[in-house]
Amino acid sequence: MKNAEVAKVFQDIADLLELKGENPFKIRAYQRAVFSLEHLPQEVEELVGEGRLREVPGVGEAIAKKITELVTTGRLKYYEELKAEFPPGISALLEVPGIGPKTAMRLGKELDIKSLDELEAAIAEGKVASLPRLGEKTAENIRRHIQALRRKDRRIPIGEAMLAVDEIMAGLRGVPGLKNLTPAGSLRRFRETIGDIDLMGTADSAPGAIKAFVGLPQVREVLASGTTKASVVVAGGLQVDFRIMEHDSFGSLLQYFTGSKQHNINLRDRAHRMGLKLSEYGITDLKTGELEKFTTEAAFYRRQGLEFIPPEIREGQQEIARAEAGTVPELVELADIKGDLHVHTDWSDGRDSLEAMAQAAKARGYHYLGISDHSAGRGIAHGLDGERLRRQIQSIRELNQKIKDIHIFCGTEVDIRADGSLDMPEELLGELDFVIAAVHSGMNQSQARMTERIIKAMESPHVDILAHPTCRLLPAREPVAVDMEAVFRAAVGTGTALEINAMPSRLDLKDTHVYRARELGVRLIINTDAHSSGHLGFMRFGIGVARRGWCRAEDILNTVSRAELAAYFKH
DNA sequence: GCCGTTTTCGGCCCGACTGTTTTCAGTCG
Repeated sequence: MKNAEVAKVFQDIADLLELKGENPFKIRAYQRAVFSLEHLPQEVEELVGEGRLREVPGVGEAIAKKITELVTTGRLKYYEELKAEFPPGISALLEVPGIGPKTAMRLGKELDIKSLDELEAAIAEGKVASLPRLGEKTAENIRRHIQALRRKDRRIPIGEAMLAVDEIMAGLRGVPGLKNLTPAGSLRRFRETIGDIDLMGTADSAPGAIKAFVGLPQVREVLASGTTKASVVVAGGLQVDFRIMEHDSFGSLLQYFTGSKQHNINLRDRAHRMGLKLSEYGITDLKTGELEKFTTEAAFYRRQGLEFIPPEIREGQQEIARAEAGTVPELVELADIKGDLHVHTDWSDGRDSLEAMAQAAKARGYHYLGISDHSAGRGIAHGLDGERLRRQIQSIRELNQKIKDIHIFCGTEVDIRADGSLDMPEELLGELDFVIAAVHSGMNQSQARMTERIIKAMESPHVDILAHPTCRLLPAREPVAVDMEAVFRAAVGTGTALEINAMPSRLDLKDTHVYRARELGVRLIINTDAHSSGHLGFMRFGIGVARRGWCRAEDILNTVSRAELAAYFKH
């Protein structure tokens, strides 16, 4: 049973306990366990087998027993019995923003509502508005949220969110007295998808800044607007929360709204034991009641005896313990990257010429660039056969003579066929500086076949890099079925570098894979898969993924010098 | 239900906004 399936069951239990009006701390205990399961860098089945469940944070005696029962028998008696207590479908109501456990239970009990369709009908008949303590406005809000829920997925890829936030920030640039405008939340932590955008700032006059924000031309609907914060929906249905504070509290404000929720809970719990209370306003001494303010996050952490913790690893795992010990790793940065090794040109399906790509890479300060156009099997991408590839190699040699301060490596992105063989003859592969292998077809194979196929390709002496290992596309295509643990172990054996594909619609490997691969000693490389010179800028998304996987510069292959890279390709 | 620099029992993060109230419950992040 997969971690995600196990997590889903315990999330359901937490929801049902909430509907039941159980002790909120018990509910939180289940939610903590769900969070841990979702972020486990290993299969929960393995932990059960090794009897190591109790090492997982938030898993104690009772939950460990339930996980074991679920994983070994495929069922959980406690869960079945709990479900039987409620009308079916009622937990679906909790998905609607604005409906919490209390409201959901009342809708179920008093109006016999079991689905979103029934709820919509009840609103239309005026039944919801007539319930005590609800009313017209509440009913209308619920109706709107149901419609929004139907319209689109709740989360959007980080690439899109980044564009939207850039636009909004540009619109607020002229507001007088507004400073420190920064996106926080999951965007700042570089999660691969974003639910809503959190924007922070400080201002001489908070109400003035709020007024400017809700008046932006992008704003389609104002959900809430108070004296220090506002929530709006912009074009595309994306929700943006805006929070303003006085200048001298920016450190605590940014820290609080960057999250994650679990990181903040852990941090506040720890502070509480030190006799301190944390909030977006600063740190209050519980004895004296005195509030201390912080203009920077670093100072805010320092006051608690902690090293600065980069946003990307604030996920409630080991980061606070590491900050306490002063051993937070120095994470890889964009400036560490010396080149991009997965790049297409107009020789195959890219938009720009060889020289244009080389110039763009040089302008980014790269020391080297790897050209990797498709192999002939990618007919649709105008892949290169032997003759055209040899001509391209010649062109790259000539370009290297001409262009200064950057070196171009000749490579290819060769297809891995369904049987694991490569779509290019051995001797041709041998003429190249490096070889990237990738799956582009036959993606519905069984996990066993796909795993065997990929590992066979990695075992080829010519293959240096495995590109986008799971082939997923955000938000459309699910990853292929493949045993990643086996791929990681094979990669360590063959010395193949696994790609962190930085294209926002891929981000493949993803953060949790990167975390595990790094632990096992896999060599990783961040590439953009650029199909035009502008795409080279996707590198920052790949850096985000690598940082979320706790990677330092030395874990990433394309931070090394040109000479070291050439040596790596030869070995 | 979990967990330990106050603890094996008794705590468990903190504040803002809305709607329907008339002092607050519910929800959200």
